[in-house]
Amino acid sequence: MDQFTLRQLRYFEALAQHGHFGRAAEACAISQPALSVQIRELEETLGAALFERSARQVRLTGFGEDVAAKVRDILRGTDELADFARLSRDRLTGRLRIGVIPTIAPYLLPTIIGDLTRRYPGLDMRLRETVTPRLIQELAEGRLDTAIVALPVSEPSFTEVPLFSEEFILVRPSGDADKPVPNAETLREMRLLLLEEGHCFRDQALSFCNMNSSLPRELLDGSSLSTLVQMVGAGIGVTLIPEMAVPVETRSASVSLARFDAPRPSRRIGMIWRNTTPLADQLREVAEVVRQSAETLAGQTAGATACT
Amino acid sequence: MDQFTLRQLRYFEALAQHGHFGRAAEACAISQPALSVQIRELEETLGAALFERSARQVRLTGFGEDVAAKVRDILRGTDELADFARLSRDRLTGRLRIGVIPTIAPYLLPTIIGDLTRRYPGLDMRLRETVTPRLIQELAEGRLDTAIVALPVSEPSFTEVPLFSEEFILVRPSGDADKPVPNAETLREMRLLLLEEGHCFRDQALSFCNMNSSLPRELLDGSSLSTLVQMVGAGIGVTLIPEMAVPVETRSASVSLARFDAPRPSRRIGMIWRNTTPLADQLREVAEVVRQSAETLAGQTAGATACT
DNA sequence: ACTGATCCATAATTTAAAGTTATTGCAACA
DNA sequence: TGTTGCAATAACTTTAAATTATGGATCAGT
Repeated sequence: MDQFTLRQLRYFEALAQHGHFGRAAEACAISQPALSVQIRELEETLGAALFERSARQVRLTGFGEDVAAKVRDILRGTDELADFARLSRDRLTGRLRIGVIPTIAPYLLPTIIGDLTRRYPGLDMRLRETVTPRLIQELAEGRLDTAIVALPVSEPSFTEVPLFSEEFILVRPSGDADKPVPNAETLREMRLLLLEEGHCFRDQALSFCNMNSSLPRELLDGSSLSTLVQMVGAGIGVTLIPEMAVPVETRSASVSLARFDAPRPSRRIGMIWRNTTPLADQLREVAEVVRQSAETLAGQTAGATACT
Repeated sequence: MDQFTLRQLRYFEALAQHGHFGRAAEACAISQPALSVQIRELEETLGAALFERSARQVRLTGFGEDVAAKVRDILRGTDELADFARLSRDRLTGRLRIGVIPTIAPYLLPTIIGDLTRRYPGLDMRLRETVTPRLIQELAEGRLDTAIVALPVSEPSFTEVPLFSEEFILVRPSGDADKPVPNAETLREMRLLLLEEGHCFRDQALSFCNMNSSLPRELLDGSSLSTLVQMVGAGIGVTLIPEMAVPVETRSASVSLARFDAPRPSRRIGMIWRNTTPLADQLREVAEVVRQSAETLAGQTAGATACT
C-alpha cells in the first residue's frame, strides 16, 4: 500500500459529502463493502483516521477535513484535465507550427491564415518562413508540425500531399512585350535573374533551362522575387516568377509578363509532415483548406495573369 | 476505460521527462510493456495522442505538452497530500477542540495551554468554556473533541478518564475565621451562596449538604466563583469553592478560608471523549499532560490553601 | 429488556486491472 | 542487407477491486 489512488480519493470525497457509507457507495455506483475497504485502505495509506464512525453518523475527523480540502483540489485538477481532453478531442487545437517556403508565403499566407482561423477557432497558429532544407530539418526535429513546400521532397520519413501546381511566368522589361516568348534553350542565352542559392525556386527555374545550379554562371542573385522584378523593370535582365506571385509582385513594376509555350514550366506545391505525427488526420483537413484557399486565389489571379 | 488513474499520470510524467519508454519504465520500476500499455490507455482515455513515437525518439505532441502541465499540477497536489499525511502521522495535529467547565477553566487553562502548546507545536487548540450539559451535547454532536468536566458523566457513549480530585474549600467572611468549621448539617443552616443552575459545582455543593438542587431555597445565585467570593467578602453569606480556585479568587478579597473536617467534600475531575473518536490514543496523552499540569498547579497552590 | 432495523466491518469469492516474460515488427544505420 | 535499438503485441501471472453473504454493534419502539 504505497500510494493512494484517484479512485480512493473520489470515494473519500463521496463519503465526506454523504456522511453515510451506503449512500456514498450508491453515489459511486459500487457496493458498500467496496467503499468501506477503499476508505480503510486510504486511511492506512495516510496513516490516520479520516472519519469517525459512530452508530448513527459518519463524520470527518479534523485530519479528514484537512485532507478533504487537498483532495478537492486534486479532483478538480483531474476534472479540468478530463474536460480539456474532451474539448480537444477530434478537433485541431492548441499549437500548430507551419513552415512555408519564401516563394509561397507572401502570396498564400494572407489567405490561408484567415481561412484556417475561421475553420479552427482558438488554434494557436505559428508560421515560419524559410527555405526548404531548413524546413525539412526543423520538421524532422519536431520543431514544426507541417510545411508547405515544392514537391517532391523525397524524404522517406515524410508524407507528402499535393496541394496545387503553378506555372512559371516570364517577366521581361516592358519593352520586350512584343518579342517572341523564349523557350528553354533561348532562355538560357538571356540574362536570367534568380534567387540566391538555397531557394528551391532557383533550382526549378534552372532545371527548366537544363542548367546546373552549381555551375558558375554570370547571373545576379536576388534575395526576393520582389527584388528580381524590380531589377527586370530596371532593364537588367529577365526572370521567372511563380504564377501566384504575379498579382503582388507586378502591381507597381513596369514589366511585361508572358506564359511560356508548352512544355510550360511549373512546379507542384504540397504539404509535408512526419509519417509519425499523430496530427496526420487533422493535417489532411488543413491541406484541404489550404488547397481550396489556393484555388480561390488562383481564380482571382487568372485575370491579372492574362499576359501572353 | 472511464477515467485515467494516478498511476497513468505518473508514468506519463516519467515518459515525458525521459523521452524513452525503456528508461522511463526503469525509472518507474516496471517493465517497458507495462509502461507502453498504460500510456496507450491514457491516450485512449483522453482521446488523443500524447506522444509522437518516431524511430529514434519519443516526444510530446502539442496536446501532450498541455496535458503535461496539468498533470504536473495534479501530481504536485498528491505529493503535498502525502507529505501532509506523513507529517501528521503519529502526532496530534491540526485542530483540537477542548471543552472545559467554568469552575475549572480559569484556573487550569493558563497552565495547560502552555504545556500542550509546548508538547504539540503547531496544534490548533480551540477552547470552549461552558456548563457540563452543553459540553456533553457538543461532544456528542462532534463539535468538540474532548471535555474536562467533573466525573462521573455516565454517558455510555463516552469514555471517561480521571485527572485529579480537588476538595471544596469553605469561604467565610474574614470575621468568621475563628469560628468552628461547619459540617454538612450546620452548613445547611447557613446562608450558602452558590452558582446559578446548570453549573455542576452547584449540585456538588448542595449534594454535600444533602440538599436537593431543585428545591426552592433562599439562596443567592452568582454567575461566577469570583462573584461569590466578593459577596462573601461583603458579608452576605458563605460559599464553597474548589481548591484550585483558591489562589486566584481569594487573592484580593478579605475572606477566611477553611478546609472541612472529614468527610471532606471533593469532586473528581476528568476528561471525556466519544468512544468512537479516532483521537483516543492522542487524547490519553493529552490527559496525561493535563494531569501533570494540574499536579504541578496543586503543588504551587498548597501553601496558599493552608487555611484551616 | 427484548426485538427489529440500521449500518458498517469482515470474509469468501469472482472479476477486472496491471504486471511479467517472450516475441514480433519497424526504422535507422553501418 | 543484415544488424541493432526500441516500442508494440501476445500469452500468461499476479495483484487489486469488485461482488454477495454474513456478523456485530447501536439505537428505537414495543
